[in-house]
Amino acid sequence: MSIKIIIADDHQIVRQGLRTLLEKEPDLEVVAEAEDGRKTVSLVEEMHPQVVIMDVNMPELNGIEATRQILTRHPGVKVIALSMHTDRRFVLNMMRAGASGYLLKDCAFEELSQAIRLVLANKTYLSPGVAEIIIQDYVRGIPQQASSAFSVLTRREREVLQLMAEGKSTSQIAEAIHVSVKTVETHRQQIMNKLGIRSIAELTKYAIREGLTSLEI
Amino acid sequence: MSIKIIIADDHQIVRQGLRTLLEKEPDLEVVAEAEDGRKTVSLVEEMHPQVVIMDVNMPELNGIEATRQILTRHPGVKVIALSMHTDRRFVLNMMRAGASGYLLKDCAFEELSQAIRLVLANKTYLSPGVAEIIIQDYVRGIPQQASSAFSVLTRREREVLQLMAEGKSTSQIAEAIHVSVKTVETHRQQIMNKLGIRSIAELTKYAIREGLTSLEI
DNA sequence: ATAAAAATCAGGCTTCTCCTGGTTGTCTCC
DNA sequence: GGAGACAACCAGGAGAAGCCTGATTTTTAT
Repeated sequence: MSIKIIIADDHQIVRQGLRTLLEKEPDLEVVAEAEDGRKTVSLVEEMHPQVVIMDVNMPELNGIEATRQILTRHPGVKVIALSMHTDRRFVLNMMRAGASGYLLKDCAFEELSQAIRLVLANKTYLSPGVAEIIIQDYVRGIPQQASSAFSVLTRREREVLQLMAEGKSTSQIAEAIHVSVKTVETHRQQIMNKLGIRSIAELTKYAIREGLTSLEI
Repeated sequence: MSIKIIIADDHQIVRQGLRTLLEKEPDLEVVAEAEDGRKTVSLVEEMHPQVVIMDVNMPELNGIEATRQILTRHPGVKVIALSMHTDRRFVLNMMRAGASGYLLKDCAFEELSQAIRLVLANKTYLSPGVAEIIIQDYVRGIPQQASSAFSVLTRREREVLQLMAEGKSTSQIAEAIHVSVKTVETHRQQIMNKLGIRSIAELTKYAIREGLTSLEI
């Protein structure tokens, strides 16, 4: 039986390219594609893949949060992060979220293929550049508790923060996560209280620094 | 004879994916790949392709500058921009540099394939989202010159934008620059209209990119 | 089992936003 | 030197969004 894979990336042409590459390997099967984190989570529920290739930066729900949610419910699924950045924050948070591998988009396809085999054998695969970062941090004795959004804010709060930082209005957020406007308002207040921030502009900057959103509009 | 294509993108796996997709079409041939703008320019000299698929954001020499250089020497080459962003500045500058098409990475491969045929017939292809932007700017009468904050916005507007991006409320801004709240509101609307932006979060990101504010809170 | 934390929502008041409109001063261009 | 364009300023008013308080249910942790 072939290995079932879901591809999550916000760019369709990248997904198509990856799919074509993956399907050249006879034992790999791409069973679904997702363009954002939320979609990825629900597709995992539905399709039960063994592996998820996950872009780190996605709209709606980022790859880190999506990974966390997927692994809470399906601890057996192997998530391989595929990212443009070697930003230590992304790497750290992604691995904390339970990813089995972290590859840079600037890698050869052969590396991805190899990574899939490795994670299925319960090993961890890191791109060379990424491994370096982790080792550097380790030898430098950098305190491994980035006391950030990921420790202060709850899951839901991070979700709401991301959507806010993407420019969504309260009602749009309410619609996106299927709760009432009032709930979103409460979350926002809670976030602002916890962070001691009082404006959307500063929240946005915070979210950018924490990697919850990017500078792109 | 097949159509000779060069792929320029700084991520190897994206290049490989594109190549695989393109080579499924019997009349297309990828003769080279480049990981930055400088390499792309020299590869065009060497390989004489008909088409260059060009990522906009690349290290060393960005896609815009590379396009300009290629077309100065080889006006017949068709450059198709492939970008993650719908940022109007990129679109505008890329088209000014002489690109024959502008596609979003979030497009289907079929779109790229179609775009290649079109540009070879001396037509221009724009992704729907991109075309919208240009039309929006046009109907709004936005001055069609490199729309950076320093040419589009007035001095007062930049001032207000900066204060907004620093987290100030409308009334705080009014107080700071000694005008009425109503005036600040008008400025804000004017800014949003000019930039085609509809939320404080996105305004903040814009201001950061333009250097009007920093990421620090 | 029990307490704490997270997630959900509502009422009612305040504030902000959005749209349309207007005035004044300055500049350029012919 | 007058017309037109633009910048900077301001207002009214409807509707949307925000803020504060308080409350219930679900989940998690001990």
